Amino acid sequence: MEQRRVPTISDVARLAGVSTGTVSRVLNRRSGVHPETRERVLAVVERLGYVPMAAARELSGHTDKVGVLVSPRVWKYSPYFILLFESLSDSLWNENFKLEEIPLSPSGQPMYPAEGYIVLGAHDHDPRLEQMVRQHPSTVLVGVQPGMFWVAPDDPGGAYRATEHLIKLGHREIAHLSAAGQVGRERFEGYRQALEDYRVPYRPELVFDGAFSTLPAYRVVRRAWEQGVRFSGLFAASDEMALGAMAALEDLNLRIPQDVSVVGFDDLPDLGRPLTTVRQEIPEIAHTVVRLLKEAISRAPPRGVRVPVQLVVRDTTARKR
Amino acid sequence: MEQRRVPTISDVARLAGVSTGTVSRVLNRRSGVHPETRERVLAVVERLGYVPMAAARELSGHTDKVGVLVSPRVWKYSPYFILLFESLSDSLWNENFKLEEIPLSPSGQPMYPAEGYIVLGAHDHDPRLEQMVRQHPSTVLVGVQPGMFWVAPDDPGGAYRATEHLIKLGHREIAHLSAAGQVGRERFEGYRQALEDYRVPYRPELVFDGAFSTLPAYRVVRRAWEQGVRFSGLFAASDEMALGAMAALEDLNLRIPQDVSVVGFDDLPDLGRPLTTVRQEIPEIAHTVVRLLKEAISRAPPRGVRVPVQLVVRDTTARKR
DNA sequence: ATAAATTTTGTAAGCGATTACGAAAGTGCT
DNA sequence: AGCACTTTCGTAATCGCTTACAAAATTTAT
Repeated sequence: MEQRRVPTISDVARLAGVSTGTVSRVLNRRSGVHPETRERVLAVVERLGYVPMAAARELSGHTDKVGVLVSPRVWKYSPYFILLFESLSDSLWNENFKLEEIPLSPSGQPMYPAEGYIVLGAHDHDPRLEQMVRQHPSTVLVGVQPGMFWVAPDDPGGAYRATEHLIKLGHREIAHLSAAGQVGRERFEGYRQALEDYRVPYRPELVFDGAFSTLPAYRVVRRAWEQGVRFSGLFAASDEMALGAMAALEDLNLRIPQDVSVVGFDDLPDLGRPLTTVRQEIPEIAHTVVRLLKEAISRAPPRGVRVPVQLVVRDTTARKR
Repeated sequence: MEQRRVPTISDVARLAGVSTGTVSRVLNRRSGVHPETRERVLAVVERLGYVPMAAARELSGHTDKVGVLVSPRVWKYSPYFILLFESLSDSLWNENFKLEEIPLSPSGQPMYPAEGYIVLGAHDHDPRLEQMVRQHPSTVLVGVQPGMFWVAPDDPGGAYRATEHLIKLGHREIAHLSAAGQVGRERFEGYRQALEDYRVPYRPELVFDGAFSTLPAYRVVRRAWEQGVRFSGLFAASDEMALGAMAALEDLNLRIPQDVSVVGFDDLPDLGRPLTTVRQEIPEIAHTVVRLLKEAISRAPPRGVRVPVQLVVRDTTARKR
């Protein structure tokens, strides 16, 4: 079981009839290479399946690494997180970067250095963040954070459109499963705004805390209904909460969407049911993060970007009867 | 904000008045270094806070990397997985290895090379596993897998002791929350065996499928109880299912442990309630994995190790009334 | 056609570690 | 004291890649 030797830059150079310097220049997209030789080199690279060895590049002063810092541990449990992580990994790979999760030292510093950093889950004010960003300017946050590079989905807009969709279907009693934290707040705001714009009275007793997870959502919805709280539409601030709510409604012998229409948020895959929801383009978010990261690395002034979301109507919403 | 220069091996050598070769030998625990100079070198290393640069080591033929391969994605959502991952990371760090998750190519091969591999979540028969292990002999599995290096908690034993505990408290109707898969089966077997040894009749209608997660556990327990199924003790094959079950019992106005005693499995932290459970020593599992990994790297014959677990009695179990 | 300017390419010196090889120093024996 | 070992250590080649610099090839100007 011989480990087939991995091709090196010299192999490419020899095969293409050029020097290693030239190959390197081609690979690093530097100018001053004749287009024709560039083609020739790229052809050989392709044929050999040559991939530059990361360690060697790093040794000569080029880090490939982009570090992900994950703030509250609990975030890691969520499918959304995992999807985003993988999407980031892909996008970075295309830019010749490698993504790696970097643990934080007790002082809140990344344990080892990287070319740039991406911070996930640091919504709301984390005191260590400021310091972090001062010391590592090439940092991009996922979540709104003025004064820094940040990327966030259009949470208020998405929530607005979800609620609007229910209103336009004739619903007036629209419950909302919310949760603590910045994301929860922003989605709540969108819900609230839509009600206001369409002159649907806002009723605080229709807003429940589902803690962004299935079981709490199930319990709070079921208990409310059992206590006589009624609604014909429900907008959950996450697909997982929508799942919990739907299970509760089902156990109460209510049909979806005939008795209650349900809208989620995120559009997670493999939910086991065609849920009307607000779709986050995770790959686009990832792509945007990478774009900003490159800006950050080149020391451009910080800016934030909202990534649009879109309503996907599927089988869990219907006109009110 | 000047990036302070990181000390290199030459710095250490110069300060200690020896050559780089000697420093390297000291660091790699090779023989043939005078104990006195060893001390001197180590002192300088300590003083400078010198850490060998991974890229340079790798370039000269030494990978630091140990790859984690995660089989079914869904595993990643679980707190248990995350705890184990972090624990592995720590243990490896102490042995000068770095842990990295390695994606699998479509053919089931790790995307980049590492010194050794740890496979998580590949219980039951995955056809790609065999090939993987044939090609990469320095692989350790978490989960029982004869013919390879593997490490697994003593699932049957733990389940046995959990059930035994309930029996000794006088319970005779002991429900069990189980789940599909090898781990679920082994824990079920322990439950079954304890019943048999203590001459408690086994009643299939007391065994529920909780899919290793809270909401399904909640629903199945609640529904069973509502349909008249009765039990005074419940052994859940995971803490998360125990949590779901407890929520259900609570919503049914049953008190724990007065009306029903509940035992979990895993002993996850931050459960919000002092649960009687079977404790898995995750750090010990991690440590064992690393030990076997080193054996595997040195081409020792494969073997498997069961890591003992222990029953932790807390507030959710009581003598039957 | 020749010189000058410009574009393209090759050469070789690092980057920070490991390690084979051989030199130096220390030991024990006659 | 001289010789043969053994232990300890320094030297320098090596890993794969980048890049400053110089050399060669090509184009432009005169």
